[in-house]
Amino acid sequence: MDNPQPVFRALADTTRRDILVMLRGREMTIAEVAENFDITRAAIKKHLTVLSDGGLITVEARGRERLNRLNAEAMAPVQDWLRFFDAFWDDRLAALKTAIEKDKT
Amino acid sequence: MDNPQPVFRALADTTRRDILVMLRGREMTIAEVAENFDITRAAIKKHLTVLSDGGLITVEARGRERLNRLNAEAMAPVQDWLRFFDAFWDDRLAALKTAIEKDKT
DNA sequence: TTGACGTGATACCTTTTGGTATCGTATATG
DNA sequence: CATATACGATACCAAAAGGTATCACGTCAA
Repeated sequence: MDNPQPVFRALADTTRRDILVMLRGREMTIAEVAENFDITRAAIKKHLTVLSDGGLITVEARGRERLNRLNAEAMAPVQDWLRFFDAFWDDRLAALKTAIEKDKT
Repeated sequence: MDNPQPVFRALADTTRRDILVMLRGREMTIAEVAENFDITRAAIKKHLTVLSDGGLITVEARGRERLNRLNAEAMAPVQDWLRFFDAFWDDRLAALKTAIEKDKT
C-alpha cells in the first residue's frame, strides 16, 4: 500500500486529473462524468479504473449506477514524496539568501 | 509554462523519480546516473530528456560531459495542483470532527 | 596524432496506453 | 412482460513509452 506508483500513474493523465477536479464536492456516475468529455463512456470507464487502482476514487454501486467519489486522501503519498525535496528547497533558498546578503556588502 | 502536464509526466515513472532522488544534493553525469541502474545509458538519457522537458533538471555541458542538476522548484506546479484539494480535505476533516463530536453526546 | 571516452542521434523492437466498437447483463420503468 | 437504460467486458487499433543496438562526433590524454 505504500507503493506510490499507482497514484503517480493515475495523476499523469490530464483527463484523469480533470475528472478528479470534477469530482471535487460531488459524486458522479460514469455517464455523468462522460458527458463532460468528448470521448466515449468506455474510455472514461478505463480512466476511472486507473483512478480507482490508485485509490483516488471509491466506487459505490447503487442500483444500475456506479457512484464515483473522490478520495483525496490518496494523494498523500505524492505530497509525502514531494516533501522529500523540501529540505533541498530550503538549502537552495538559504544559499540564495546568503548570496544576496554577500552581494549587499 | 503553466501547463503542468510535462511535470506530471516526468514524475510518473519510477526510474525518473529515483533519478531525482539521486540528484538531490549533487549533480551527476549521464554515465554516473546510469551506473545506478540496470538499463543502458541510452535509456537513462531518454529519462533525463523527459525530466529536462518537465524542467525538473537542468543540463550543463562541461567538456565532453553533461552535468545533470536537480531543479526542485519545477515541482511547484504539482504542489499547487494538489493544494487545489486542500479545501476538500479540510471539509472531510471538518465533517469527521463533527461526526465525532456528535457521537460524543 | 592517435586512441579512448562521454555523449548525441537514429533505427528498431516490444509493451503499455488511450481510444473505439460491439455485445452481453442487470436494473428501472411503461 | 417488454423495453430502455447504465454498466461490464472484450476485442481490436494506433500511438506513445521504455528499452536496446549501433554509429557518428566532439573532447581529453598519452
